[in-house]
Order: sequence, then C-alpha cells, then structure tokens
Amino acid sequence: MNTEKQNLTNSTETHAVSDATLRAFIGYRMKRAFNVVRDDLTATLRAFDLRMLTYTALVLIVDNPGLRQSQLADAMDIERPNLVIIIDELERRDLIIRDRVPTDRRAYALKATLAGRQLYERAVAAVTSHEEKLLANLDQGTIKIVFDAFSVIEQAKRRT
Amino acid sequence: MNTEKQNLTNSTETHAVSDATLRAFIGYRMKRAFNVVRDDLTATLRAFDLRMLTYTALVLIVDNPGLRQSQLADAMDIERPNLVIIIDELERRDLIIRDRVPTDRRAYALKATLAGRQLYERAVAAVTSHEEKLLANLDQGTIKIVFDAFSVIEQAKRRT
DNA sequence: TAAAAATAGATATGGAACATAACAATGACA
DNA sequence: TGTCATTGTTATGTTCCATATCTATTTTTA
Repeated sequence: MNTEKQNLTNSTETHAVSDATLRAFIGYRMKRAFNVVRDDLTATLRAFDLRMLTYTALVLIVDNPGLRQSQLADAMDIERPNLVIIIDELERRDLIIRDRVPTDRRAYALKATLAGRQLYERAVAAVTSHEEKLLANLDQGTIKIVFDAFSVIEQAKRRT
Repeated sequence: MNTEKQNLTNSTETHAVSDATLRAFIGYRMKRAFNVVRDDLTATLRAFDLRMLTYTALVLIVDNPGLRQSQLADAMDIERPNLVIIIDELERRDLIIRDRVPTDRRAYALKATLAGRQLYERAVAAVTSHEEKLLANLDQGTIKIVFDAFSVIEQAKRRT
C-alpha cells in the first residue's frame, strides 16, 4: 500500500545516509572538523592531565604574567564564574599562583610557577606536533586563507 | 627587588593580553570561530524550540526517511546512547515517529511527520539566512577553500 | 565627603553536549 | 544450537557552557 515509503526505507538501507542539506552550512562542516580537532587535542593533553580549558588558561598565564582573572576570562571568551574552578585546579597543581595586587585588593595577578612553565613547554610542543600531523595534507596557502576566514567570522560576532 | 616581575604586571595592565601562542594553532582559531557560529545557531534555533543536536537530527530524518538510530548516530558523529533523549524529544513533540522495521524487530525506522517537515523548512530557512549574514564578508572562493580544508581535517581522523 | 555605581572574584545552580559501562532482545553466523 | 554481533536503552559521569546572586573593594558622582 505505501510502496513509495517502503521504497524510501529500502533506499536508506542500501544507500548512504545523505547529509547534503547540512553540508551546505559552514557551521555544520566546522562542527564536524572541530570534533576531530577537539578529540585529537583531548587525547594529546590527557598525558599532561590537562583539558582544553586548563591548557588554554595555562598558556595565557605563562605568556602574560600578572594577568587578572577578568582579563583571562575575556581572553578565553568564557564567563568569569566558570574560570574559578579552572584557576583553582591549576593552583592546586602548583602550576600557577594567585598573587595579590597591592593596588587593588579585589584582584589577583596570576603567575605561572616554574612547574607551570615547564608543563607549558611540553604541552605546547605536543599540541604543535599533533596539529602538524592533522594538517599534513593542507598547504600553507590554504591554512592562511582558513585563518583569515576564521578572523572574519570572529569579527562578525562583534558586529551583531 | 622583583622589579622585572612588577614591570610585567604593569605591562599586562596597560597592554592587551597576548594570545599569540594559541593563535598559531588552527584548533584554537577554529574553536573561537565555532563559538560565534554556535552562539548564532543557538539564538536562531531558540525560536523553534530546537537545539543544535535536535535540529541536526530533524534535518537528517526528514532527508532520509526510514533511517535507523544507529545510522543517525553515525551520521551525526555521536554515541548511540546520547541519541535516545534527542529522538525522545522529537517524538514527544510529534515531529518524528519511530516506526518498527518488519524485518528487524530490534530496529526503528525514523520518519518525519508533516509537522516535522514543516518545522524543518522554517528552521533551515532561518539558519540559511543567519549563516549568510555571518559570512557576508567572505567571498565564495574563500568559502570553497575553507570547505575543502574542513574535509581534509575530517578525513585526517579516519587515517589515525 | 558620603552615597551610588561599577568591578573582581566567588558560590550556586542548571543546561547542553560529550563519554563509557552494562544490559536485554534480536539477528547473523558457524 | 551455541556464539557473536547488533540495536536500542538505562545509568552515570565529564566537560564546557549559561545565569543569578553575593561580598568586598574601588571608582564615580552629586
């Protein structure tokens, strides 16, 4: 009776699933590519007992000694309350310290310890190596264009 | 005494935070661009009471009537247990149905309802419009190169 | 100079997307 | 006929995200 529907059902059984509608969107393709990058980053950082956000925070603190928590949250594009537990963990592991700011008793100046700087060196080297493998089949010209496109998209947010 | 450190602290106060180390990574730039795309998608879908995953599932089901849950999970690159609550919600809203498969009593054939197909049309149109705005400052050639780069990255996963 | 407003960091709580382990029912295969 | 694989599910936990609200402190305003 409903032979067209049955044909469609059989079609799905014997043919690949079509995601053509979604593939028209850059957002969907970016999500799928980011899944790969995120999984690779997660696997890479596991050896250092780091996650995406604790790694990012550590790198920004090493590169910007004296950074305030509010500055770090801005730089990472995350909400300030969500930063507290990240800083707590890095501090508990003695990778960073929360120094007081003499001129502003509300604020902390975040600084990396020697252990933090050493972990930074190893983690950044590992992430660099892994990302090189992921991008082995992309030439530098393409990567440059992709970087520029990401900047344009990031700035689209600031205009809306 | 520790005047160099104090100078660095003052430096952070008066200069922008540097994220140059992270900006060297495509993964970091992709994450930041994806934050923008995801926020825009979330805002766009809110009007239809959809989220990123329920929207994606609906689109794939409308385009592939008779799809199995395991096929859908593969197509969406998510774990099968995480699909259950997504399908539950779409079914509860009468956007899809779980049809039984006569030849395999374990499986369901997922099909969209009329309401589901109508919501698909409206949601896809809205997402199309919003993404066009996000990409207004990117030319088609650049978008094509970015799409191709994403494919290369997605395929890098299959090779590791 | 005191009050109001803003800022910095924190606690609490919840949502969404992600993961794994284990299970029952069913189908495929040797 | 027994073993292995598949399908969907329940249970549970992790990570990244959001908002509301609070206290202490600093800055601004009248």
